Amino acid sequence: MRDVVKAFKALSDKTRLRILNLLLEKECCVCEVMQTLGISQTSASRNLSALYDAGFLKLRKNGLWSLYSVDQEGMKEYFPDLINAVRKALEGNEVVAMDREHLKKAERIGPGCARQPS
Amino acid sequence: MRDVVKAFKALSDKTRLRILNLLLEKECCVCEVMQTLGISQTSASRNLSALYDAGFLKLRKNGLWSLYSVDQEGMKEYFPDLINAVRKALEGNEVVAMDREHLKKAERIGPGCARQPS
DNA sequence: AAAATACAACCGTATATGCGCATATAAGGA
DNA sequence: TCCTTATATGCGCATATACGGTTGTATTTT
Repeated sequence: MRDVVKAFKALSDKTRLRILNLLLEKECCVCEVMQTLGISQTSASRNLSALYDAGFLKLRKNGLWSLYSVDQEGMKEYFPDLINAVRKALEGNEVVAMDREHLKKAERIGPGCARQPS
Repeated sequence: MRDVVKAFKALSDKTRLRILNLLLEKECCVCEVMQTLGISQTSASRNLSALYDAGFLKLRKNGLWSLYSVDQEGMKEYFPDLINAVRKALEGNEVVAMDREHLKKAERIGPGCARQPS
């Protein structure tokens, strides 16, 4: 029951829904998420962790990068319904549509993406 | 987007999941919910309101009673997926199984159910 | 009209959550 | 080893949420 509550809590936040929307497109590192959504590194990391802890994501380390993606295989039985609900719920939403566009443009992101041009 | 977050928030609480579990069985008044779950009237009323505001429930007034039930018709497109997720997630859970039993036994609940035998 | 009843709204308090800042960790390269 | 980079985490603050107790409101009963 605690797990169920945790799963719903993970999805009851605008930022995390936007992150999930990105990860449904493709695997992302933390700096891609932070840049695409225009949020702080702290926020990106923590909200990714929340989704991870709830069981929605899997983590793959590659050198310095932490690559998060939707864990389609390891999910609990009821998770696909939740994911479907999220997909339908976000369908037609302007913000997440923009996010997906930004993610495309930012495809070439690599090291240093967190730096502001000074 | 606010609505979506609100919907998930409504489901990210143990008491509200238990209430939804009851209402998936049958229409209930507030006093049935409070007695079956062993919670205060305040809590029953508030949590029912939360589920109602999120769009999961419909309300029918009958005399003194406020009868809440799952709003199968008026739901948004993604709600059935959420409901399915809740059903699957709660499947086999001991607490909600007990709740359903308590609800059966309490079927004859009528006026005065809120009073403690003094 | 008065009392009882079912429910909702308000209030104060305890806890939970989100965020930024600063710092820690971990991996790679000079 | 020291430095840089990508990510994670501890801390403090502001806000959100849950809860119980009380009060308010509407409806039924007497």
